[in-house]
Amino acid sequence: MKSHHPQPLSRVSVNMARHHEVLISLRRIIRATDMYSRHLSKVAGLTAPQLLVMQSIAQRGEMAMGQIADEVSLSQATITTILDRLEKRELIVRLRGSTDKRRVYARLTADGMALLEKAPTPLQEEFIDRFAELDDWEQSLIVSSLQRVAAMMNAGDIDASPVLDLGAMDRAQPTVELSERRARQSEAAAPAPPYPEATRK
Amino acid sequence: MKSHHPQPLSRVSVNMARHHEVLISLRRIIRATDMYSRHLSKVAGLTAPQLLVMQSIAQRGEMAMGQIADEVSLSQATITTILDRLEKRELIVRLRGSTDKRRVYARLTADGMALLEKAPTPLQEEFIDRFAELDDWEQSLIVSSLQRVAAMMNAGDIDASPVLDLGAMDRAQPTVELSERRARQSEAAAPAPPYPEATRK
DNA sequence: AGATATTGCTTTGACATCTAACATTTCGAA
DNA sequence: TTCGAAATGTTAGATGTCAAAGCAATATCT
Repeated sequence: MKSHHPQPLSRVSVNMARHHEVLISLRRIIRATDMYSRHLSKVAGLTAPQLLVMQSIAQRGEMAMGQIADEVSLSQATITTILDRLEKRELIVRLRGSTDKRRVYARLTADGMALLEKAPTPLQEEFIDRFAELDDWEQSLIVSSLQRVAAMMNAGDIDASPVLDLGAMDRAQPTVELSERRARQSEAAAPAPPYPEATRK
Repeated sequence: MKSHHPQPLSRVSVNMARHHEVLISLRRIIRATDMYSRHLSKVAGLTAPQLLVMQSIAQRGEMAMGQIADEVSLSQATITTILDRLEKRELIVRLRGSTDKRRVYARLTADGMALLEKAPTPLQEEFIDRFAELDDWEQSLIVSSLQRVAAMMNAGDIDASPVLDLGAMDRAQPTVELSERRARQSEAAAPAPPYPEATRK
């Protein structure tokens, strides 16, 4: 901000407007997300969180409740209810851990995989298209901003990056760390452990 | 796409990672928002949407369901259920329009105003503080990005600004148009029409 | 070993949300 | 004027969401 104009009086009101803008935008984004989820439900038979969860499971072949929760940023309780519905529709099965019987693993059924194949992305196609059309720097800017907001809202969860790192935008790395960093119990992050320990419930 | 580095092969994967990052960040933001709402509920007795709605009403003195819905970006049905709860707790009252009997206006009660006085902001204090500490240009960048994302997700709702307008960041205007633009029935946007037509239900 | 703490998941209870179907009212046109 | 279309709200039904309380199993400490 070159700010040749100190804006002596409007300072406060401008700031108010600023974070109010943030609030408004967030509300809209949340709403759009919700509405797209319902749209997905109509055309694909899966809501966004259901799709997210299934993709997560598909990626690893088999996952425990807690792992899924971490990966999709939802509480375990929520994962339970989502899986309840998916299980009822026989899109996934639950398997009780054999060595550690507290754990419950979820696995896709054939039906589940089939449905997942045909399902759209969990993010509006429209958004993806438009996003893809942006210049690299714009995309980076947006991603950085969102991460920044997420970090600022997540209180204690910040572990660095106190400033928007503009220089990073040219390094154009896939930036997977954020997701990885989330995997608390880690499990050594094996690409896709075929079939861990687990037996039919 | 200027991209000094063509990144011949990683192009696709980078893009995937990019919008996937968006998805992850959004999930986190949504979650943080939700969790803060619950926190609010504990400490202030009002959830975020309840607070939003009440502030909205307080600002104008009296508002119809539809107006509120537009202002806080929620469906009318949602407003109805939120107001049901607020009314049950006697924080607001509903008034039927006298000239147009289809309309229903909401007004704060003394209790409602009192509670609203003591309530925190609908956005995490922490977020606001940290946000306020950022440089002007950073704030603008974030606000612009969020608005951009919201616009890209809202499909048909775009009415211009096909490119992130960096130049705008220097003009530092309060930027209220977005909220205004939403007010479809407009009502001529009177600052605070004392007490429109409405009688006790 | 035995008691206690911790971990992993499910249940319960309360909100928030949306769409679709209704009920009322108002408005416009024939 | 009368009738159908449009506008405004509410109801019904389905998900999603989380915190807190429960349960069961494992880990840890003495």
